[in-house]
Amino acid sequence: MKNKMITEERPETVELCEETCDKTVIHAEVVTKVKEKIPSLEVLSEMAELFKILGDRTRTRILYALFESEMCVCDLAYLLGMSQSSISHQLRVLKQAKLVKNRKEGKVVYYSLADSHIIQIFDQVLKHVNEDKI
Amino acid sequence: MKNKMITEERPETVELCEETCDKTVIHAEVVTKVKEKIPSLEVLSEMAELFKILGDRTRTRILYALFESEMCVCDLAYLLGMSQSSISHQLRVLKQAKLVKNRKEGKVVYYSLADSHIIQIFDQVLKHVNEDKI
DNA sequence: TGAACATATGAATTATTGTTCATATATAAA
DNA sequence: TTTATATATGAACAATAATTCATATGTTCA
Repeated sequence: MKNKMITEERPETVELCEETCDKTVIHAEVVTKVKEKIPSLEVLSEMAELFKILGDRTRTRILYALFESEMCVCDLAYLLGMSQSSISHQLRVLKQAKLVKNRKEGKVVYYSLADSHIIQIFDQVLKHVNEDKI
Repeated sequence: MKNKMITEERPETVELCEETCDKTVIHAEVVTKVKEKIPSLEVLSEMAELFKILGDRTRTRILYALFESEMCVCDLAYLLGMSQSSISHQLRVLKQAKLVKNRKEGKVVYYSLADSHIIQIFDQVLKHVNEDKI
């Protein structure tokens, strides 16, 4: 990204607004170019929504566990040292986000990953986290 | 609230706990195996922490914008249609997470991605989001 | 049928977080 | 110097969200 800021362009503050915007814009060209390139607000919102789902320790642990094996609620609660209720609540969130699916066998409900593709994201992030350590 | 261990009455229910655990475990082997394979709680917490940073629409938008070009606070505020204050606050969060860096030129502070590698994670998630649409 | 149990869920509680508002700081220009 | 501007930041507020508690649902088995 060889984006050199040309200082000669800086002094003139440019107003870009069409309607009732009162914000100062210093680099109109940059703003215009970036606006064209970035994903839509809707897409970015969905992305953030997915990140938010993954941004909870309990859910992250559940997903990693389910990547290793299908598990029932009870086992998950034991594995993570948490109450059955809290695990159930989080599984509900994960299911609504279509990240896990479940099947019922008698009293027991087994959960598994709905899409193991999510683990690729995890591993990418794991790599990023590990890079920071160096 | 009932946390009884019914080990004697239910042969298939296995007690794994060494100390003060009162949870029922149905599949001890699975739990043991998974426990060995998943990343440590510490690592998983760091991962969740990073996801949490990314799990906000404003921050996601900022990062995508900065991937396209270095930008100053004012331009970002204009681009995203948000107050300078809120952008500054979020840039602070992103900087503390080492996701962006900045440089000062006169009154203007330019922000850019600290590690463009983060975009790989974004694109992976973007793919996931788009898959859901089909 | 009724007791035991795995799971789900609504309500309450507590903690966290994003934005706004007001103001502080720093730099440049007049 | 004074004024204008770009950014940073603390406090307050509103909105979310994670966990616990109590209880409901549905299934198995005696």
